[in-house]
Amino acid sequence: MSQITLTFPDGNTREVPQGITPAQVASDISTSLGKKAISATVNGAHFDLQWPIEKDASVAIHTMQDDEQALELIRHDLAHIMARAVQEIWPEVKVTIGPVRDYGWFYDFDREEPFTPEDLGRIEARMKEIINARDAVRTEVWSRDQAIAHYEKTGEPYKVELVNRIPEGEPIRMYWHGDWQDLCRGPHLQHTGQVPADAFKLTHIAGAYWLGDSSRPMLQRIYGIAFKNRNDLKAHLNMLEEAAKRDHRKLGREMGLFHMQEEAPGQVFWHPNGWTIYTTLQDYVRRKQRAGGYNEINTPQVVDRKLWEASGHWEKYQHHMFIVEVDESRDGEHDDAAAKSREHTRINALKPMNCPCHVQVFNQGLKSYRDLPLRLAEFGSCARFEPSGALHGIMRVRGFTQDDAHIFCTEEQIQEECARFIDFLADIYRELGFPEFEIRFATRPEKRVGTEESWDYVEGALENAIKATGHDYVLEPGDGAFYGPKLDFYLTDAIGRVWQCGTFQVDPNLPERLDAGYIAADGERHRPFMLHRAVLGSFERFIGILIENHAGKLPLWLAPRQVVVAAIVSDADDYCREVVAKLQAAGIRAETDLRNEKINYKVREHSVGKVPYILACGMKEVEERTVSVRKLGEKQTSGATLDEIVDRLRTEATPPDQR
RNA sequence: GCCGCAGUAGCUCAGUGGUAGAGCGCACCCUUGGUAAGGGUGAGGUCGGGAGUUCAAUCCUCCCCUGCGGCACCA
Repeated sequence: MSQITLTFPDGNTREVPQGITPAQVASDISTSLGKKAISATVNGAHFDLQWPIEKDASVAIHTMQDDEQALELIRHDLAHIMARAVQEIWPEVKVTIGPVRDYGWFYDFDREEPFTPEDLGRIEARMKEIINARDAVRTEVWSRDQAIAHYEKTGEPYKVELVNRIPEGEPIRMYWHGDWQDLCRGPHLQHTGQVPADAFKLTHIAGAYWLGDSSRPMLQRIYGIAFKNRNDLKAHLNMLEEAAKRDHRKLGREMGLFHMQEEAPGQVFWHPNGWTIYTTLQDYVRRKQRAGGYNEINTPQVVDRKLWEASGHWEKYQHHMFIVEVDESRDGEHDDAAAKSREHTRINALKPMNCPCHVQVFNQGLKSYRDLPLRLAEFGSCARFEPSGALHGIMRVRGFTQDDAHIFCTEEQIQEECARFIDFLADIYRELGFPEFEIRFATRPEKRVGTEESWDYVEGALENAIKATGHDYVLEPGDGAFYGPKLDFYLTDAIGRVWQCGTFQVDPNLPERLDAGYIAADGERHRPFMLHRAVLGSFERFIGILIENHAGKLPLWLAPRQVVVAAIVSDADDYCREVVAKLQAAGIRAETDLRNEKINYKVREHSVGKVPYILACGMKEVEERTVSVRKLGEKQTSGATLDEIVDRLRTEATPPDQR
């Protein structure tokens, strides 16, 4: 047998027989490492201790101290242990796939009966038994025929399909946990007892399509989370609780921001407090857009299908549109439905996007190259018939308003406009409290229109623009629209979640379809490019993100109720009114709380309601003409004179662009 | 849209084959209290909608609507 050379992280090398396993390597280094080893990294790949090493390689042995590998193995082993537990309890269940994901794993099963939450406890208990049995994990590489024959015999049709899908040349690995067997690419731990028995939890059950394909059967997916020890699990469960407290649906109710009801699914009824946030944010964006060279417009919401046919939406997007039929023969009268005649019925659609309407504005009057770039912005109210299962609070809705704009420009202007936009967006994200964002650059897809030269040019322009602004980007090859490449902007919130908000898309297609043109310097009519772009995306969704990002404690300038002036004794009522009048005169959203309640009660209620400042006034304040200031989230109060507090709040309540 | 779960007072939830309860909130009264819930009294519900089974349905069955968790979707 020939020798191979292994190189270790410290630079040492070792000559070993070809086909040696990482387990043997670890034991050769030291008995203790042999015992502690859980897996290895061999030439960059995560390796099972049982797999043979066939050629010269760099090798690092992992122990439970290596979080990344340890967690992957623990979670992956638990996926299999769970599948085994399920099949031991319900032998008729068919197994499919069970990958590691997020903070745990999931495994998809095919079973007639639905799993119930009570079943989860039963499965967990069986899993603990399997862990305590410390069953050895064993692996073999099988031939495709052997594997298929095996799974046909054991009645596992999904596994047969999986085996068939493994590319030629890749090993087909079989794993055993005790007597239970599964197809798996590995790696795994060496026995089930290496998995901590008290640091995992099955969290929920949900439906999931086989292979993610909505035309394939719906399977039952069981999710679990797992960590290295009980404390990490507890910490994660606490974090989930914290995240639940930030839920914008809950805070929206508690803060009196908005409600939704079943007569208008996916649409928001904004209450005074919520609408204050909305308009404050909109005013801010409007100022930014004006400063950024945009012209604000407004276009119709109910538009004849002819325009949607011309734009291509009727063909490609109709299922997502609200269609409105109007019998024009009615002429305002109450007519019998039977009187409706087809020739008098006009079919309209609520606009799902603003772009076709913006082209109509562009098309009015003859445009010169001197007019370009022309930046048309609209707070465009759109309606999309989103699938019922997609709706989620105010984050995913059927009626929403975009901070939309379309830039009409020449091909040569794309790069400059793109760079301008990235700076524009970065500025707004920073001012709104999201300094970190990521750019994803989606390039030409397989199915596309336009010449290769044109794609080359436009993609180059976007790439140069990103570089000019000094940002990094992630390339997403093939993810662009059929008509052009795009940039998507993902911001990171306070608890590390990422949200796609901004977008920038190059579109030569719609101007073509809707026959937009301008007269160039050569006196000829040319086609402009159209750049679709948004910063916030939709106000509804962005406000949802803001609420969750701040856990409801919005910065003062966005807070709907900025100050409550609370009387401690009713003899201070008049003074409280005077304080509120002064604050309001300074442009601050202030109100009194003169109710017959103790100050404790008022402080609690307004704290729960996320009011940024409570100014308490008793007879001491009346006599000294001061206020007692309590800032949200702080136990400590401080005194201030009337002038001081007005000044301080006015400064803090100034929107970031006006400071 | 698909799978599963849920819908009872404004909110959070308990409950029963014989038309319903709690806490908070709300109204009124007492209380004027110094920084996260003072006390009392009271009002408030066709138990999501429709059909069926039954002497009788909020409860059982079916259909629908909406919500929640995922999946799919997000030209």
